[in-house]
Amino acid sequence: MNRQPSMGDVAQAVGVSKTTISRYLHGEFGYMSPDTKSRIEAVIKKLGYRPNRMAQGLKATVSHMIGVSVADIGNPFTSLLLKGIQLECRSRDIQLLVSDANNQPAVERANIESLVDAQVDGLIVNTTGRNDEWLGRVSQSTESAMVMLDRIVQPIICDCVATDNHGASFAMLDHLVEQGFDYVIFVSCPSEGISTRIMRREAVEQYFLDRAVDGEVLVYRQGEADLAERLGTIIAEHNDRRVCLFANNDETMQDVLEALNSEQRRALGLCAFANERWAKYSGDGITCLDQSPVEMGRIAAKKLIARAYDGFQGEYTLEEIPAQLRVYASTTRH
Amino acid sequence: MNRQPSMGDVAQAVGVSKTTISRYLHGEFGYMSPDTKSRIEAVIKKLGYRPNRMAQGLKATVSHMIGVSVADIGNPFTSLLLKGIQLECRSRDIQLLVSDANNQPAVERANIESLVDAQVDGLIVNTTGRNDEWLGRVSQSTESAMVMLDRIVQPIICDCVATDNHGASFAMLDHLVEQGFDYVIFVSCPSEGISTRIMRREAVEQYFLDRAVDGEVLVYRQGEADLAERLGTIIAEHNDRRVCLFANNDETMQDVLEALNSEQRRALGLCAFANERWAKYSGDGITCLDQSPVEMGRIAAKKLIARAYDGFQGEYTLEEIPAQLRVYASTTRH
DNA sequence: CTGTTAGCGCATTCAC
DNA sequence: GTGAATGCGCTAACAG
Repeated sequence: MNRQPSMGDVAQAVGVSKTTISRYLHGEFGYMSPDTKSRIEAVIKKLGYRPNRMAQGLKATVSHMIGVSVADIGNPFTSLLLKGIQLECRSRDIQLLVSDANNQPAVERANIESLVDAQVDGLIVNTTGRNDEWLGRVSQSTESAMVMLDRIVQPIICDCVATDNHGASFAMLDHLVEQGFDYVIFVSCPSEGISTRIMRREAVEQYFLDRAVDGEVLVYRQGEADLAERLGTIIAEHNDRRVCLFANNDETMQDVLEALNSEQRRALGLCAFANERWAKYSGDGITCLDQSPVEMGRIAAKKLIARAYDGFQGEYTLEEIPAQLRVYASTTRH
Repeated sequence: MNRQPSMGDVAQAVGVSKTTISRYLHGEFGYMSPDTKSRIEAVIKKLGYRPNRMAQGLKATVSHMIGVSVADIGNPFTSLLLKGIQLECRSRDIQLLVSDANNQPAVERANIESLVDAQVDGLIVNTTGRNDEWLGRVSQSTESAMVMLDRIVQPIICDCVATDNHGASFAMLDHLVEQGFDYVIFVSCPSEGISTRIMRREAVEQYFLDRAVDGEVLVYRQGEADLAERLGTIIAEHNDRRVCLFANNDETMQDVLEALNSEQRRALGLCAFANERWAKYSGDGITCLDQSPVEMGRIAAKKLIARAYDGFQGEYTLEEIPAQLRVYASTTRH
């Protein structure tokens, strides 16, 4: 059993005590003989010694790890959130312990407990939904700070970072009105406690009430094949109007495209909360609300780091990041 | 400072020794009095005690964490690799320490060192490229096992999982020939030591030599705006032929679409290594080679777990996963 | 059925 | 300038 060299091994090889090695590692060579210093240096290189972070953490009660729990790591949007988190954490030499809940609340709970067990210094949570009270308890009981990302719970129980879903939805609807659409069908999967879906839907419904745009909300389940039929019915009912479909996200937009025949695709307006990089080339270009997941991830990480490592103690805040309206042919060619 | 309860706290509260608690936690109540057992159970619940994994790891020299280093976590393909890894690891209660190299070899090296310092039990590496010898040294020196994922180094220095790039490229070219294309332009960014790019390019060039299909390889740099011009020139030179563009990946396909005007898009054949979910809806549907990133991630994780936790010692293998040819209008409507 | 002891690798007093 | 001693939270002999 040829284990990694430990601090004791180095100490023995140099002929000093572990304390001296420890001091060397922490740059405290103010009072160290240059000779010892260089000898230590040589031995460390020779043995390829590297301090054991678990042992360090056990003493220091900081692990230099933060836990990230995401609802679905396979989602491209989520991966960009991670990108942002990672960018911020690398500069602080913080490791990421990442868990995927696979969209299951029970898995999310198990994952977060497991992250806490691993002694993470803080938690970034992109929740599956349907765990609000449980998350509330966690954020209270745990020493470590917590930040909710993209999907939040209200009232606020910790720092939150999300898209300005209300503002973005209104911006899109304003655009559709301007383009002369007079019937908007907002298409979404069931909310299932997911804040983004809830807030977008609420915004759209409020817009329908407040202003002179008619429309409705169409809720469907993924995998059930009735979307085409239901869309067809609604479209037929409004064939005297200029109809636009507004999808809650990229995935739903794809489901909508799948459900429409090519004639319908061309005849109707189409738009969505979606990644521009994708929407731009889809069909002849689909108008979209492009969010800033990388930036959101960065901000979330910054907030967490401030509390977990820099002793920040201020009030919890909700930061709403604007989305960018990107207009393409799908809402302008009619 | 109101820290989490430790095993000692529990032991004290129950009035037994830490050993007994430890035994309880490991399910060794074969010889434990039912009374003690139930008292321990109660106290643990009351105190909300959870074992500290760092301390466990320090003793056991297993951390129940594996390190994952990816070239670019923001890439949707990469996120699906992670999905697969995660699926496999959750069932074994293994945590993932994820690092993003942001496509920089130097960052990759730093990340992997950091992962090793954190005492991961194994390493899954999706390399940035240009780190081959360094990775070779790591996989030798480190106790922990290593698996290369999607991007590999040859000759094999550890278990590897990758797409069957050669077979997939040939399948696509066969399809193009069948469709009557007689000039194929393979478009790719510079290889930069990345095995997927190298192997796909080699396969295409070999196909050009072996069979009766003419074509060329076009290497461009992202961000440089000359792609449109260079493509234009080549296309003009071959306007008497049926030309198809074959992009190395999704990103390159997008760059190609950006570089072409709508007339060119319609006139030329288009295809790529790309996610079907995306390609299908792009333009009128782009023919693609759909890989199986989730499955690849699973296999990589399985291989790693076998070595890191189950004592498997067999020879290193390279597992090549087939890609699926998905045909859409972009190669059939001409 | 249960406790004592020792030690994992490191950081931190306090001595010298 | 340096070292010995102690303990972080837990596991694993070895005793009873």
